[in-house]
Amino acid sequence: MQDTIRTAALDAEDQLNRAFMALADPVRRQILARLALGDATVNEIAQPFPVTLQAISKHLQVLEGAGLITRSREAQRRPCHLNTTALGPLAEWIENYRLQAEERFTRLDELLAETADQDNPEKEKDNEHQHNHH
Amino acid sequence: MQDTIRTAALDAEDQLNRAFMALADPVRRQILARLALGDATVNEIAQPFPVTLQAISKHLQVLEGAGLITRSREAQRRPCHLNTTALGPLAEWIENYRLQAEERFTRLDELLAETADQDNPEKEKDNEHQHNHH
DNA sequence: TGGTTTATCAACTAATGGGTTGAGTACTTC
DNA sequence: GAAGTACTCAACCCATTAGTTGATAAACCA
Repeated sequence: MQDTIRTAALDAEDQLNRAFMALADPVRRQILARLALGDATVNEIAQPFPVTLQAISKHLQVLEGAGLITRSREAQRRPCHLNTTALGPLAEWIENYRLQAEERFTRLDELLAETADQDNPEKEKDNEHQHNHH
Repeated sequence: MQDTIRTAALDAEDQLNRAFMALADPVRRQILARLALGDATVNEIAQPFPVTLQAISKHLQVLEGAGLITRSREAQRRPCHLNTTALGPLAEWIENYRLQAEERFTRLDELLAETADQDNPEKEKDNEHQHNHH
């Protein structure tokens, strides 16, 4: 039970690791850019790059392992398809931190407003303050 | 001139590389989680981790190189501060792909709706390149 | 001054990542 | 079956990375 939870959590962590790692390589980001225009085979993907087909094949395995692409069969060809849903957790993670920072500001706002209310109740909230805390 | 443009573009690419790479490590993500609660010194950051202070120091250098944190001086201490603005380009990059995928769908929808109105007898030509969607 | 705290630098090791070449698999076509 | 096409697997090379220990710098305290 807790094992499943723990392993699930670890798997989620691992997926984040793999996805961020996969995106850290410019070649792989270019591959995703290509796939954003439509599905493509390994040869089609490899064509513009100055590296061997095998290198691209490895990159595709990394992207697949990160869940960023899926691959099907079509005779000898292995068409690759961009899986944008895998970007969800990444966007979520990033936005979480951006919002967390926002929350810290708003919480500070609330605190300031609250202490201000004690002196000055029924005052309308005007936000848009600059906060400098170091 | 063009050199500056080109190098600027390369620098932006490089910043994406570094930021994604920095986030690919769970220790560094935990460090950011800690800093989201407030600024902290190197010792404070290192305390919960089962690695040496030097290892954490290196991680902080990586995070600083990626622009994800900033560091000031305070006597002997080097308080670290989370820089959430550096997450902007990452979120932008990711959302770009998510929106691009959305656009493809809506554009496809429009195309289908358009061709559905006018009966289009033209058959799909067999060109060697991409024509894959599901 | 000498000693303590805080953090970094330097050198090394072990593991990983991106790249290569060469052989092997799977499917199609002749 | 033989040959061609599309890709993957396996072994290796080289650069980088995460970690270590040990020494050093820099600011404070006594």
